[in-house]
Amino acid sequence: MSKFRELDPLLHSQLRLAVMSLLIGVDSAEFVFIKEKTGATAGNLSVQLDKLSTAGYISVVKSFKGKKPVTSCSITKVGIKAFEDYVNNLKQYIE
Amino acid sequence: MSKFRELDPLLHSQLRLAVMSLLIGVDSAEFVFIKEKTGATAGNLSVQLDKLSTAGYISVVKSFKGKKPVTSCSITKVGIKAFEDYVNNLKQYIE
DNA sequence: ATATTTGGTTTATAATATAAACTAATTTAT
DNA sequence: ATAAATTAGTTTATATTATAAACCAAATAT
Repeated sequence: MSKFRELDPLLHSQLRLAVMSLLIGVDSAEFVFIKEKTGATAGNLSVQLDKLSTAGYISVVKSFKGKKPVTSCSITKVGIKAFEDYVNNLKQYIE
Repeated sequence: MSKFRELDPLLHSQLRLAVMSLLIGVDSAEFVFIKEKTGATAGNLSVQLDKLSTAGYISVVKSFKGKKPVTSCSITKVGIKAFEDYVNNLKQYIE
């Protein structure tokens, strides 16, 4: 077994990984949906979405559904690449 | 996709995961070997080995090879189980 | 004899994760 | 109509974690 490859620290976090895992399977997902699926608190999720967004791994769009604000998230090309790389690197550790 | 399973925080750490990954494939490994394979600093490795040891995931035995001190580490049954559970849970995120 | 290397441990600091506290708007109840 | 509660989040303070720098003791090299 060769040297261990780096695991992108942005993805090597349970919550952020769960978010990316959710987003990679869908077109987009709303804040509330992600919150329920991951079991995260709103505050924590807000912070982690910001980090993913700042890194360019996801895009976050705020709009309204009727009168209610909705935050929609979707994974970007960069995010997909990062996720795939992370998974590949991770496999070195678990196979 | 159902609710995300917990990832054992003790294993969800790049360095500790690398250590466990190394140890699961061998009978035992020495501190210096692990240090080289993982690229960790001695201090960091020492701390992380302690944590794994305290959790009962590995056993650490200090002895001498000639006049030089040697720290030998091996994975325990509990450690193997924890590693396998971790990998299983992780797969939910990356497949 | 003293300087350096080896094999670590301890401790201080930097980074990270997380929840609590807060905001702003909306809906519901009185 | 107005107060109370809910919704949809953000900001900030704190707890936890990771990491490296500083340290120590013994052995080896100069």
